[in-house]
Amino acid sequence: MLCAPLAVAIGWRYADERADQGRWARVALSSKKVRTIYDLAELAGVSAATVSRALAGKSLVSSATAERIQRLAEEHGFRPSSLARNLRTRRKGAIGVVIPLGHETTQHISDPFFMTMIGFLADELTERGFDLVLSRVIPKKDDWLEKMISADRVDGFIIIGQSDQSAVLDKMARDYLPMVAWGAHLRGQIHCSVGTDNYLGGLAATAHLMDRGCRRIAFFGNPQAVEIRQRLDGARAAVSARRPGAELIETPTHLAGELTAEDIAHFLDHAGTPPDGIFAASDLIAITAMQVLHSRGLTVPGDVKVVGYDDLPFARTSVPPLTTIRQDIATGARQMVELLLKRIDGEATGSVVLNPELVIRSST
Amino acid sequence: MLCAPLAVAIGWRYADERADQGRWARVALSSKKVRTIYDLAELAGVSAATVSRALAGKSLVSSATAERIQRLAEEHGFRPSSLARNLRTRRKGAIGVVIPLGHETTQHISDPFFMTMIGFLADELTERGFDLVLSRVIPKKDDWLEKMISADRVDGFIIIGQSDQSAVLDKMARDYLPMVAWGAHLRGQIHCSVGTDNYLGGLAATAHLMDRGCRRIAFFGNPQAVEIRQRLDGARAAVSARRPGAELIETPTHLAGELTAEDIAHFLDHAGTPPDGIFAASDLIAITAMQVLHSRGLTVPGDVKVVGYDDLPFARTSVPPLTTIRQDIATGARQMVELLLKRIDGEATGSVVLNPELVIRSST
DNA sequence: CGCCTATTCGCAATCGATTGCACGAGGCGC
DNA sequence: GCGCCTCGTGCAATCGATTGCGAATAGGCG
Repeated sequence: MLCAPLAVAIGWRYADERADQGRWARVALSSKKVRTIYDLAELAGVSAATVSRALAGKSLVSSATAERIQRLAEEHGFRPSSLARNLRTRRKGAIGVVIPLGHETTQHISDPFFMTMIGFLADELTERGFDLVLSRVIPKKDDWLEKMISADRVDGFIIIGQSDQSAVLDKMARDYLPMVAWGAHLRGQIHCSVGTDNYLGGLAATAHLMDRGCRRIAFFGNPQAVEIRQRLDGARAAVSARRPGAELIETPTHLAGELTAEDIAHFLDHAGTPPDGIFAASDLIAITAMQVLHSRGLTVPGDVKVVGYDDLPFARTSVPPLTTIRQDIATGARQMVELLLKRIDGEATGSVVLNPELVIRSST
Repeated sequence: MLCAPLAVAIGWRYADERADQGRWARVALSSKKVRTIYDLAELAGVSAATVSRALAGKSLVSSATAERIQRLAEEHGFRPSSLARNLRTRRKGAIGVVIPLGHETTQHISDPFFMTMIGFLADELTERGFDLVLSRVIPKKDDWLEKMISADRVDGFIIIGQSDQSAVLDKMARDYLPMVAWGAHLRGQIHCSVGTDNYLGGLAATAHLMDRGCRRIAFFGNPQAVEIRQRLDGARAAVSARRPGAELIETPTHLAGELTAEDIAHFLDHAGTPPDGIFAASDLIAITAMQVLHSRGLTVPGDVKVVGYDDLPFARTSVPPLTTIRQDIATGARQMVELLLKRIDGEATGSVVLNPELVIRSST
């Protein structure tokens, strides 16, 4: 009973269950673990409010005490609890990154594109003090986004790969601002997107093949995804506009799904005259196609020229090195983060369309 | 002035800034947005404490009121703030997943293994109510783990790929329990790891090549990483024990780094008699090797037989389909999460070593 | 030397949920 | 019919940081 008021004199935080530690706390104060701004305030001989302001770099505290407090915090390895801060400020300090992360069932699993993108996003977000909370989604029902938003655990969302979910995004974007998606830009879309111009990319790839003398050009990719569709459109435009004599062979849609080696082999074996040029909608498909061509005794670029899409790291090291359309993923990631932060602050931003770039290597 | 006491009678939460809304609050109560358990408590005519208990499924509330409250919460789409809960319970509700996520500079970028693993981890963690907070790390200095731990933003860590950081892990594991790493198990290690038996895997792969008649077996991989080293040890054991006549050709270490197509080509061109069997330390290396072999006019499995490691999805669809050592990533992910949860609860667990499995396809 | 205006700092409320403790109301036996 | 024991609820403190507002101290000026 004697301890309590004594403890209170030292600091009210010892008034309850720690009352019996009051004396000890006083003696061994400097060696006690600094867990809260109150502990640090006691050490510095100021109030918790001052510590909070000093650590937040507010101008209301004199620079002298601010520095002293910051040095103390540094010494004791103290970092204010982000939980408490977030509770008070009503922010989460985290961004949700949503990816159609499948396993066996989908193609994406083996697509290194996502990994690359995530790497850059992690950098950008960490640098700005946000955590990257990753979610995988199998968009079976249309309410996945709604649920994630209402869970309210992050300050905003970055969606990688809209594929066929553009409508869902649009619906939510109507009254949920902090959301940016990677991928195609569609006329009239409401949500904010960042991506390269797939039409231009398709155009450039196909035009390049024709410049190399190709006349029968096959397109490998599943145009059900918007991005791929736009690349196909670009390819069509290139063929019909630039070289009236050339021809574009599109994959039968029933084969356009996963596009495994077997699919490609089947397509080649039943396509009649083989194509002399292949425009693959991704580097992965291009590599697979080259393997199949090899196994059919066709040489690249001798018999068939191949162009990929994405310019992932392994495109440079394949045999032969792959000509491809480069998407600047680093820039894309930075753009997305910047736009998202603006939107978190309530600013309604437009979308960004980046220019793709043709990278010529030995496969064409 | 008249409103205030009235509001208080309705609920103390209107006593301050919302005092002027008191009357409205009373009338339009049911249409007001339910943001907190206090709001819901008001609706249900009980106290916030009861709401909290009901939503947490505690047995202290009668099942009747519990049900009623849960139904109300459902109707209004109310979910208690995880921030406030975590602050109070001193938990974070999130697990940090750490990956050596490089971009251009490292090989890992293009390794789909990580993506697969993350997919499964995301599932397991989400199912158990944890967020997956992803961090990439370039282990230049040895304090990366220490910093992440002291940041104290997650309940525990899953480290994917110890590579050469085993010592760092061990150091921290001494007084930080909630941490599980994927990868090799070393004798005497302190930290908890989950992984397949790389020695057995190397043994099986090499034995299989010898069963297929190979005599000159090349090992492709960088043994500086512990896992790879163990696979190499297994390969050595297989060669010396089973077929005294066989021979193991190890890559010169100066070539063992990135192992790009060029490296492999250079190796093959300067190795004198070419090998008749290749054991690649990853599927990615195996695929690259097969491409190089093709370009050298060597057939698989005719001239050279190739075994990979991991059994990633694309191993099945390569040309030819790749014989490989399967690591059950799904099981590994589940094991890691389960062990981690135990460790979060303070239980010191042992490590887990899973058995690899030889998957025979057409490349051998 | 006294008064006035800036600065600096502390008090206390607040964010939203959890939980030990105490209180009140039925159910039971005797 | 009375006392005791459960069971169900409510009160209020608490997690740790932020911030409006008021107090105190400092310095500037006449």
